[in-house]
Amino acid sequence: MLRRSFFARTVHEVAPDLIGVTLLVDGVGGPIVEVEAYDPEDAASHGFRGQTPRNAVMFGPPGYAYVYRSYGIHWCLNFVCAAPGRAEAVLIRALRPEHGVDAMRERRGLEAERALCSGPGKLCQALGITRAQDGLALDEPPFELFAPESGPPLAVGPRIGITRAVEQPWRYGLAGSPFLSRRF
DNA sequence: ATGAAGATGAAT
DNA sequence: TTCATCTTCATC
Repeated sequence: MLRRSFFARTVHEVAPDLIGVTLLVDGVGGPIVEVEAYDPEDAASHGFRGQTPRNAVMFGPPGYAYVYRSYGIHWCLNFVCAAPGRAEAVLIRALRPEHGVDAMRERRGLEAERALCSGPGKLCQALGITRAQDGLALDEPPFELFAPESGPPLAVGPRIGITRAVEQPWRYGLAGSPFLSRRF
C-alpha cells in the first residue's frame, strides 16, 4: 500500500509514478492509466491565483484528496503533492475497471467497460466520488492505493482541455491502454 | 448583485 | 461541433 509520504515530492515525480497504481474507493476501482500534473507556476492550475475556499486542500499537506466540481456537472479527483503551502496536485483522469465493475455500471448507467472510467468526470461517477471525499486522507478508508509490481510503459503528452498558454508534456498514461480518455 | 469562464461528457 | 449545467471567483 502507498504511504502518505509517497506524495511528499514534486508533482512531476509523483504523476508518472501513479500510472499502474491501483485506486480503490470502498473497494471499487482499478489501476490508474491516465493522470495530469499541476503546479503553482502553472497558469492553468487552480492554485495559480492563490488559495480560495474551493482549492484550499491543494495548499494543505500531501497525501490528501482534492475534489472539485467541473463545468457545474462533474466531479474531478486530485491527489495533493509536495509540502504544505505549495499547491501541487495530480488529476486522476482514467483507470482500468477491475474491481466492483457492476457497481460502476450501475452508477454510470452504462455497460461498456471502455466508457466507465475513461475521463476524470466519468471516473468520479463510477467510483462514487463527490465533495464528500474532498480533504480525505488517501491512506485511510474509503481510499486504498496499491503500488504496481513493476513500472508500466509510459506515454507522455500535453494536457487536455487547457486553453491557457501553457503547453507542457504533463499528461501521463499507460501506453496503448484502451481505457484512456484520449489517445496519446 | 452580477457575469464570465471552466482540468467535461454525451449526443449529433 | 454543440450544448447542457452551475459553481467559483472576481468585479462592480
